[in-house]
Amino acid sequence: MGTETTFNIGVLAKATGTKVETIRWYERVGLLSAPDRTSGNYRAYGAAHLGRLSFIRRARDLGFSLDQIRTLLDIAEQQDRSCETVDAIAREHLEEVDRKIADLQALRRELDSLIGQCRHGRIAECRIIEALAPCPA
Amino acid sequence: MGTETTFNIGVLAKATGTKVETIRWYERVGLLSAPDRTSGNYRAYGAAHLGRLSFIRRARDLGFSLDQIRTLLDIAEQQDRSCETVDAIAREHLEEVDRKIADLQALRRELDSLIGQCRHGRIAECRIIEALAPCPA
DNA sequence: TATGGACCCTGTAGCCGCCACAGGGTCAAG
DNA sequence: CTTGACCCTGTGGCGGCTACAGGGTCCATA
Repeated sequence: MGTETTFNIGVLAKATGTKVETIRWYERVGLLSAPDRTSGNYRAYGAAHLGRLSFIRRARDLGFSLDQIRTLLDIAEQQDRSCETVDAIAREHLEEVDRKIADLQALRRELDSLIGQCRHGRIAECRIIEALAPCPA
Repeated sequence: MGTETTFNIGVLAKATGTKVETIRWYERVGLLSAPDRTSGNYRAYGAAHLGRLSFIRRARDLGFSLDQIRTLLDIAEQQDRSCETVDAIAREHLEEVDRKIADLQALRRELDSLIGQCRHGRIAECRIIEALAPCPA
């Protein structure tokens, strides 16, 4: 019963919706531990890797940086530690997302008014170009 | 009267709120034309460069990519061309911004509910970690 | 006139989060 | 035994800069 089912990188890639190169890259930057190799030097992954990579991908989808994910994974392994830090990381990230949304909305308003001014004439009198230009030359 | 006032890269940088390295980089990637040089091989900028760089910076602030800006600048020089393309670029960019906002808002909702579940206990029962993990192991 | 410090030059390498090769090796099916 | 799908390592690229290192230039001051 010491034999666990293992699978190749391609299988892991498909199962998690990750590109093969990305998995190898996660390994290089220390997010995913280096798996055992087969006799032919192929990476042999197990269930633990699948779980970990799924975690990583889900967190990436939620916009966490690889650094944040590294921290989350570290913490996740210390089962009896308080989860304050996890909460803090998530809150910090939420604030960042809120800032980004606000920035984009401000930008959106500016863009919108820019476009609203276009009279579809010639460049010489294009309001968009004018608005971008420094001073009414 | 053939003498125009020129200035060094540092002056241009300050005037436009751009880093010196960034200006040199814009030159390398062909956004800003290479200026004349002084006898000591210093870049000597004029009013035209100032205008162009201001345009670039303003467009960057509005989130246009350097490629888009390149196109806008090209078009801006053809004074008697219709400004449809300009309008199209701006609209396309607006749509992209809208998509980004929507994505971030969806993400924000997910994050928020994640955080709302945290009971500040131990990692072993942390809802955030659980939510990120693939299956309730 | 010498010197110090502020500026400028080129070139290269790094950031993030991958993606896309090139140039090989491995493995299983037919 | 060949074909073709997979795997390996290593390198370079994307956007949009930023940050050096290792020099040159310029101008004011002592």
